Amino acid sequence: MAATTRGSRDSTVPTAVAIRSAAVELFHRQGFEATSQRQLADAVGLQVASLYNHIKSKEQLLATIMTEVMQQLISVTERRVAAAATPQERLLAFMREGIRFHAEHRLEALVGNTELRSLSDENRARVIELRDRYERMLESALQECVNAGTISVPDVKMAAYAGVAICVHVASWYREDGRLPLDEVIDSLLAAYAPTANLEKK
Amino acid sequence: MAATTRGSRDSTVPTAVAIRSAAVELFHRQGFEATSQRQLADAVGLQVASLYNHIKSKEQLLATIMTEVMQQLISVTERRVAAAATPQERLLAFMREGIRFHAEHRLEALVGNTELRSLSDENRARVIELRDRYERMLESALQECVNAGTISVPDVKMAAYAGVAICVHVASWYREDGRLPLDEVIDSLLAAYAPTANLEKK
Amino acid sequence: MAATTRGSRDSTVPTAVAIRSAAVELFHRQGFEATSQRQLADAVGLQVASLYNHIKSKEQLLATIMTEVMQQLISVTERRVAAAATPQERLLAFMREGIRFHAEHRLEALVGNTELRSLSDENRARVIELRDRYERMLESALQECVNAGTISVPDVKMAAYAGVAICVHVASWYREDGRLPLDEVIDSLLAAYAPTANLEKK
Amino acid sequence: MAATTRGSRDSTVPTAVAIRSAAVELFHRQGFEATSQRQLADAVGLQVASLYNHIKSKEQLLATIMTEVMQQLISVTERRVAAAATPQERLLAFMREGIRFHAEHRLEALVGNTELRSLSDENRARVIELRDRYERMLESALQECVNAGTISVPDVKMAAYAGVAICVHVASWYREDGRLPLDEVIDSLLAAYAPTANLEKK
DNA sequence: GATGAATGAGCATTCATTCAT
DNA sequence: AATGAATGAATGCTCATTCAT
Repeated sequence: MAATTRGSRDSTVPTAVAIRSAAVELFHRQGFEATSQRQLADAVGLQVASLYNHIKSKEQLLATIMTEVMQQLISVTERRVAAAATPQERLLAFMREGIRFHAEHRLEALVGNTELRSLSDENRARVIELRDRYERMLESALQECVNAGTISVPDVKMAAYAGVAICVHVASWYREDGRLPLDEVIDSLLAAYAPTANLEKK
Repeated sequence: MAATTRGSRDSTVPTAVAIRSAAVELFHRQGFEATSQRQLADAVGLQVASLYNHIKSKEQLLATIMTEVMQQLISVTERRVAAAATPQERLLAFMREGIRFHAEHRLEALVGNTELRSLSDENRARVIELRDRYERMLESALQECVNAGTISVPDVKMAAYAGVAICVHVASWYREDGRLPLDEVIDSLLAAYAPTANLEKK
Repeated sequence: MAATTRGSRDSTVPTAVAIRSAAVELFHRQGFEATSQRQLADAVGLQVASLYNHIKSKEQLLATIMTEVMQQLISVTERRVAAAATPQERLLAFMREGIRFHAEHRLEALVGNTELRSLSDENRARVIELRDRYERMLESALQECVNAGTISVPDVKMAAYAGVAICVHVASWYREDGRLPLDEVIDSLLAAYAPTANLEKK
Repeated sequence: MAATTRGSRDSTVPTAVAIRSAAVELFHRQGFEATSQRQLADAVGLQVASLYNHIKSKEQLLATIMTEVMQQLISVTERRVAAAATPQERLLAFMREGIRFHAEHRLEALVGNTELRSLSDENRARVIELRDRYERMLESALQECVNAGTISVPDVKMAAYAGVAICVHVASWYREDGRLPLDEVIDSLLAAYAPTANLEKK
């Protein structure tokens, strides 16, 4: 059984999940440090003390959110990349999914990028390890393309940084109801990233 | 001369400047909300109360830092761009200076990108206006190139976002003693940004 | 049989008894106020809420412990004293049993002496009444001896206080595996208490 | 200069001293754990936050109180004992001063005896060391008398415990306006402590 | 310009207890 | 008898800021 007996809560969604998504929303809008447990409790229709039936601490809640979003990003990207047949397609798959994910999970992604320093050393290390793993996926894809001779870059790592930058940055400005539909956003950004732009020309 | 004698402070640097640079360092490492006036006072060798002889409030201190870094970025970029003769050179000048600035002013730049939400509405509006102005400089340069027919992009705004993303992202990983010297970082990143990459090929 | 099946508990000892003795141990080590129901529940292998199937409240638990230890002390002392034939023997019996009891029930005795102020007025009154009754037993024994001319003291009440002090103090330092066996502890302390010391000389 | 500018405080007594004595009173009446900083602040006419301009923490406040009372007890006792000419007189001096001190500093003494477990390991060790030093003073005095042949006891350490017990216990019942004046209390208790009782007979 | 003391508001977290299951 | 979830009250302590000296 999940949760939600007494109190005035929504009751269609398990309490722990409600807390997590309210936290994402608040941490994004105000920052982790600037968000109080009181605000979180209010947002979810609980007393502050009741929060602690579902989370270990405020910091652990943040760590969970950040870890989960990175794991989701990695796993969905891995799946897309694995489904691609050629190096070029793998590179495209990474970038496409990177842009899409950061557009569709704006809030979690921004929290994940902004609040690293609010984590304990241990939790921060865990998240950084995931970030590195993500970036290395793009590095590999680029390297494969270079090896196959389909692209040429002066420095694979720098090219990877630029690619990740473009994906991650999307979370900071994308709006579902913005000027361009997501597919055009993706195409425009791929066109601005030299490794994919030059690919598509062929 | 401005201030500085009593206390155990450095005394070659005016107190207000010492406070500003300690604040940049602390805000970067811990975030604005997580940094206390006590820590700031300690860092600068003063009692907390004495800070208020030099700053109006903690938030105003942040606002000053953020405004100044954006103004500096804009003014140095404007100068470079103005000094360039052709659209292509203006585009290159913007990107080169953008990468260089974010490498050389890592901490201020990161604070500037991260702490927007800690500002009052008024101060936030001021900084956002500067950010937009910065981004529009790149947009103009790109548009000029497009008009001149030296590059072609599906969407100028998206291309500008990608360019800004690449510049800004540098602040999050660049180290003075890193693997590549700054000039090579610049070249590698320019090569990864389609508008400049394709330019240089010609 | 009383309780005990589920959970990871000992299961040879009824739950209520396990709670009581864990409480004595914790209240002694940390004090009543400093001991949380969570610690108590952990010590006994239950969830906090389950404690309330066995106790009415934390304070009532303390009151029970304190009352019971005083009643035990009084009843065993009364029995010993009643079994003695002469005033001198009654005085000796009180002191001997007082020392022995405080050595053998160190923890309960210390809790009983320390936590009076954590009780409600009502419960506190009950325990104080028992304490007075205990002390009056020694007073009576001393008075009898004085009347019989076997000892002489300037003030019976003061002499009783001194006697009780010696007994009670034992709980704060006695260790089963200490330098002296309990019998020698008793003899040495009797020798230090003038009313009994002078008795034995005769 | 001492303290006391703003706020509604007494102003004849330095704030730090006022806090210390209010704390003694509260810790005695309710126990350390049961006393909140709010209560302490109220008792002294300050806001809670202002307390922290004068103390480092609640626990450090307790440690200071406990250490100071033990140091005072030791130093006054040492002075009296040192002023005495013979072993017997030194023994009497110790007991007399012990009883007097525990009568005249009831509250501090009780706090000192009751709240040891609320101290950190470090602070507790410091206080225990002082307690041991105090007890060894009585042990020495007794041993001297034994050596001089003026008293005989089966065990010096036990005799010392009994003596300390009588002194310390005074703090738990003495009232300035009680039945006996302090001098008679002292004489009666000396008469109940065999080593001193037998001395005086000679 | 520097500081000790004060303040009101707020912090994350824990408390003992209740109650439906 | 046992428990997960909830709650209102309280905890010690820190916060940014002010102000008289």
